[in-house]
Amino acid sequence: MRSGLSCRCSPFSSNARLSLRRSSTAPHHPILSLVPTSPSFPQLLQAHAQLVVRGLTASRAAMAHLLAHCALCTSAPPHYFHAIYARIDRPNVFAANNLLRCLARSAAPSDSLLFYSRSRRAGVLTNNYTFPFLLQACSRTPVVAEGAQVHAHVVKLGFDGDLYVRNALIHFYSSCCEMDESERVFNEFPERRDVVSWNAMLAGYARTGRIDVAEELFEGMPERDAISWSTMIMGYVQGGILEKGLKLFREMVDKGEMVNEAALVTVLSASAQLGLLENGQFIHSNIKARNFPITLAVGTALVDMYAKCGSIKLSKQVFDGMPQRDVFAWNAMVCGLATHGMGKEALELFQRFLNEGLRPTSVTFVGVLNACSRAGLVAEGRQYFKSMIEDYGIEPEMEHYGCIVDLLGRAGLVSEALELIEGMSVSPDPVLWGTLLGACKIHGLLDLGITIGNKLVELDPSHDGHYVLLAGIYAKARKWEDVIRVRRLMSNRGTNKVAGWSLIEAHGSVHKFVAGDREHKDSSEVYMTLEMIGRRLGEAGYMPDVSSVLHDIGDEEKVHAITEHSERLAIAFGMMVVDADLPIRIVKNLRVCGDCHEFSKMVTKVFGREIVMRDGSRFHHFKEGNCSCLDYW
DNA sequence: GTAGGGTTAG
Repeated sequence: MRSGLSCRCSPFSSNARLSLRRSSTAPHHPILSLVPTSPSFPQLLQAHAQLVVRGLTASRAAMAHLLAHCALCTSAPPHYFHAIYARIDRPNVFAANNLLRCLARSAAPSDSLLFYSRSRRAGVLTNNYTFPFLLQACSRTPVVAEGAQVHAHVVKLGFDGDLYVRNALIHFYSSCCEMDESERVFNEFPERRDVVSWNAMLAGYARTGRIDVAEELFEGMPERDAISWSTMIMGYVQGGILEKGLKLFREMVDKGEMVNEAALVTVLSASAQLGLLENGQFIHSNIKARNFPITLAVGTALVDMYAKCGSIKLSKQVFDGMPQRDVFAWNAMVCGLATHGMGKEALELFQRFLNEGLRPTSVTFVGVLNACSRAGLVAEGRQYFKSMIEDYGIEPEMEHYGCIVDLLGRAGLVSEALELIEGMSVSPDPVLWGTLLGACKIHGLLDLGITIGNKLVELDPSHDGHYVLLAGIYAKARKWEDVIRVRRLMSNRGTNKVAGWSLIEAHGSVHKFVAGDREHKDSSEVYMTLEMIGRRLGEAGYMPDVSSVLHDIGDEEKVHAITEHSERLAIAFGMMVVDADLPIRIVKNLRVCGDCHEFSKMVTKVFGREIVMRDGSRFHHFKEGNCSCLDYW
């Protein structure tokens, strides 16, 4: 891992414009011409009422156009468009296509297939417009066999020369990750393709993780539009190559390409994952400067970004200012509050959510249970877990068990947590055992901890973290020969060691440190600062705890290894460059070790600084010698 | 009337 990864964070350096992609063309009918392009359900009902008032409900054309408007409304319930279709006298292919389109976008897209075969039997004709809708439905429930059948119909009925149909086919196969088939359609008639065909291929390669192929395609495309760019950016971000995604976004802006909602949402998500507050803020300020609307997706991505970048205050501000909120937005806010240890606020928000009549999802409960755990609300946590299953019919997933095990473990109810794990219908994953092991360690249940630790190593012998956990509990039990044995086992098996890093932003650049890092351009100053900090902490009575260092080396060297953990280098660097009245914000990929946690607390006490540290699973707000996690993590 | 891209999770 290179350190001092310098990446200028100015995604909007040029005067490129932002645009929202317009929704599909609104169907035209004189009476319905005032219906907005993406109407809300009430607006749709208003339009319907107009038709009733003017006595037009018997007009096939008017009703079919109303149905066309339904397809552009995301909140119209399926029974409504079925009812409209049922009122149309001798429905023609236009009406049938529009119902197909409505169904394809509904929660049960496969209904459009049922409707298609039924209307064919009833003698309603198909035309070239029929298949893009039908294939869209197939793409949303990607079952290869059904789409392949539709493909056969396309060929049989002679629509395989239509560009829109071909593109829908490419998209369908790409959605099913059947890239060989996509390529076949794509290459069949090279003259019958356009930028949409290329974009569908690009998305397919990105989805199947073939980033290098996608990259090559992107480079070689005869023409690119905003969707090509946002698809490629998404490919990088979803493939975990976040920095490349951010870089391409900047290039997109610099080239003067219209920035679309998908690109914004994707780069906000990348900033969130990397914890790049300055980068995220810059994207936000530009969204504001260019009057880009805070849509549901953009608002949610902002709420999530601010929470993940350590600024729960700004996250709340965006959430409160959102013109409308859906369950995604609420989930992001509830989960954000919970990871910041603000359990009470998260539960209050959940209550508001319920009061608004919204239905929680399984993700909502991850946030709620997590909030209970962080606030030590054992009884409430049990109650919500029960309610999730019984009142909302949500099957508990591994994440929910994780929260409950954490909740019980934190409260010292380790045997109850163990019982819960053993009674699960799905087999517990290593993370769950790791959570329980953590509880054993905190509460001094060393024998049980050792048993679990051994189980973990057995479950996944290639994961170095498990050996570290097991060795850690042996160390706590002062069984030094076992510590050495486990450490040897780890190196003999050649486990995959995940390199730990800490990242800090300063004045538009990102600085990444690994343990013992000497690559940073200010390295010598960083070490001098670290030494100074060590001296001051020593005077204040801080003693490094070397029990978490597992290397088979002398004590003095152990102290050395621990004093060069990546978070300490980042803290030292933060002390050098971050204004004294601002918190030092650090993002780590792994969990913070016990001693670095203590070190961070001491720094805030001795130097009067504030440190916000995001580790592998939560936030630590260090202030005046204390941490928001109350020393349990 | 048509096709392509996106957000939440221990």
